[in-house]
Order: sequence, then structure tokens, then C-alpha cells
Amino acid sequence: MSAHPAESEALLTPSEVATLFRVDPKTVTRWAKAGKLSSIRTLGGHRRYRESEVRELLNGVPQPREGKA
Amino acid sequence: MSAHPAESEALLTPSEVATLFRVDPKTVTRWAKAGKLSSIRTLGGHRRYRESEVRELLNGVPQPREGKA
DNA sequence: TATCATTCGGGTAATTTGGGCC
DNA sequence: ACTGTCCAAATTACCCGAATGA
Repeated sequence: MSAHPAESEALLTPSEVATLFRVDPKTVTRWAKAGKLSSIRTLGGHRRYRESEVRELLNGVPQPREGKA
Repeated sequence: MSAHPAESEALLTPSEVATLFRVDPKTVTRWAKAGKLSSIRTLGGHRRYRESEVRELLNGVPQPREGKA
């Protein structure tokens, strides 16, 4: 094993996020495109999502985005 | 500034890079073969990757425009 | 020298992407 | 406006045996 602590944020695949929210992976992709969910891209173009962000959204943390101007 | 030629760049193993991107180590190998990621070979043929390059790719250096134009 | 996890290779399923439509 | 489904193409994941690394 490597002793290199390449610390980083845990990432989730589209299907994993979709399972957590009980929606289609396609819907998760739409959230990412809409900027509602930040995503990291693999070198092949596939999306990865931050586990911490997904968890907070799942926990129902009130996110200040409904600000109707 | 060091008196030594500090050409020693921190290197990462395939599994470490794979963990950072949340992909299979085989996928990282594929990226190297495709020239998307520069690799250094051990004398036995195993690949090592530059940590600095990997981190820049993770943060998104040349990020494909995802937003709508 | 021996042991064990990892990384070679290839080959084949499964997933993801993107656009369009309901 | 939002989600689910269909399609084709691209990317990624898991399978094996053999070699390398520590």
C-alpha cells in the first residue's frame, strides 16, 4: 500500500447519487447542468459528485436559493 | 531555493489517482495511454503520475464548457 | 528468498453522455 | 418547469493470469 495521504473529497458516481435521491441518473445530470449540484469531471467526461454536498442536500439542509428577487 | 536539483516531483500510484477521481485504476491507465495524463514508468513497467498534474486536472484546468453559451 | 498487494496486459459487460420527445 | 424514457456512441468497470513492487 502506498503511504501517500493523497487526501481528497470523497466522490460519488451518478448512479449512486440517483439511488440516494430515488431518481433517474439523468435527473442528477440535469441538476448538475442547472448548477444546483457541483460536479467534477473525469478525463473522459463522466461526472462525479461530492459526497459531502450530496449528504447535506439529503439531510434537508436549507439551502438559500429560493431568493425570489 | 535548494542547492540540490529538486527535480523530484511527488508521484502518485495508479490506485491513488483512481481514488482521487473515483474511477478504476484501469481507467487511469487508459487516460495515460490516450495521452490525457503524462506518466512516468518504473523500470518494471508500472506507471507513476505527477501529483501536481493530477491535482490541477481535478480542480479543472482546461474544463470543458458545461454551461450554456 | 518468500509473501502479498498492486499493476501490468487483453477482453467483455455495465454505466454515462447527449439530444430529443412525452 | 420537471422528470422519465428511447436511441447511438463513448467511457468506464469487472473478469482473468502473469509480472512487478515493497
